[in-house]
Amino acid sequence: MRELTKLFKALSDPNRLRILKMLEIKPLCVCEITEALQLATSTVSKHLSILRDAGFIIDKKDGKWVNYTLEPDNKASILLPIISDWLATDNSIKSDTEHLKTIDRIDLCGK
Amino acid sequence: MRELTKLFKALSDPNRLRILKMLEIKPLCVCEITEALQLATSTVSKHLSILRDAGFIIDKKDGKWVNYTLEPDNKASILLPIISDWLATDNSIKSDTEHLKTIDRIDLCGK
DNA sequence: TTGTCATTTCGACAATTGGCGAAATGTAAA
DNA sequence: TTTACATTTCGCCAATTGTCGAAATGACAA
Repeated sequence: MRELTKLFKALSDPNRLRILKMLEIKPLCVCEITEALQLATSTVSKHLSILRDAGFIIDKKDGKWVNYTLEPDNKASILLPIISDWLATDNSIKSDTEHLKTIDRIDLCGK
Repeated sequence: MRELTKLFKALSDPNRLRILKMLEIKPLCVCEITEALQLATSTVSKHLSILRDAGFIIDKKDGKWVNYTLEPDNKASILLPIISDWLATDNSIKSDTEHLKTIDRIDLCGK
């Protein structure tokens, strides 16, 4: 029960849904997500840890960076296609998708 | 987006999940749910209004009573079978199911 | 080793949430 | 109408949440 409510709590914040939708496009590091959402880095980091604890995403260190990707094998992930459909027409999601195209990781995080 | 987060917020409380699972068995009035959950009536009423606003349940007046039932036609209701499966083995849900059998509406709410 | 930079953790704060009891509302019976 | 009872709304409180900036951590580069 606790596990299940944790899962839904993770999905009940708009910024976390935005993160999941962006990760559907491609893996992202924290600084890319921070730029896209226009929030403090620490806030984004916390959102990511909530999504990770709920089993939606996994992190993988790559030198200085931490890349986040969708976790395909988690039980919770059954919900993602449904959510994805529901959000497909959402304006802030569309805007994020466009914004992501203009974010250059090398530009943003240095090299 | 707001709509979707409201939906997940509604699902992110254990007592509200318990209510949904009980309504899967049969329609219930507020006093039956109150007895099953052992919460204040006002608290139960609030939970019910959250579930109603999110589109999971509908209320129908019947004299002094208000019966709540699952809303079968709502978009959100796609999630219910999935949640139902996940909770099938949960102990507090099993206990609610047993408890419900012993709750006599006439006894409880008068006639 | 020392410095730099991405990320996480910590501490604080305002806003939201789940809980209660009391008061208000609505309906049926007396 | 008056009374009784199921339910909702209101006001309050403690706990949780989303946010930030500052400090701590970890890893590469010089």
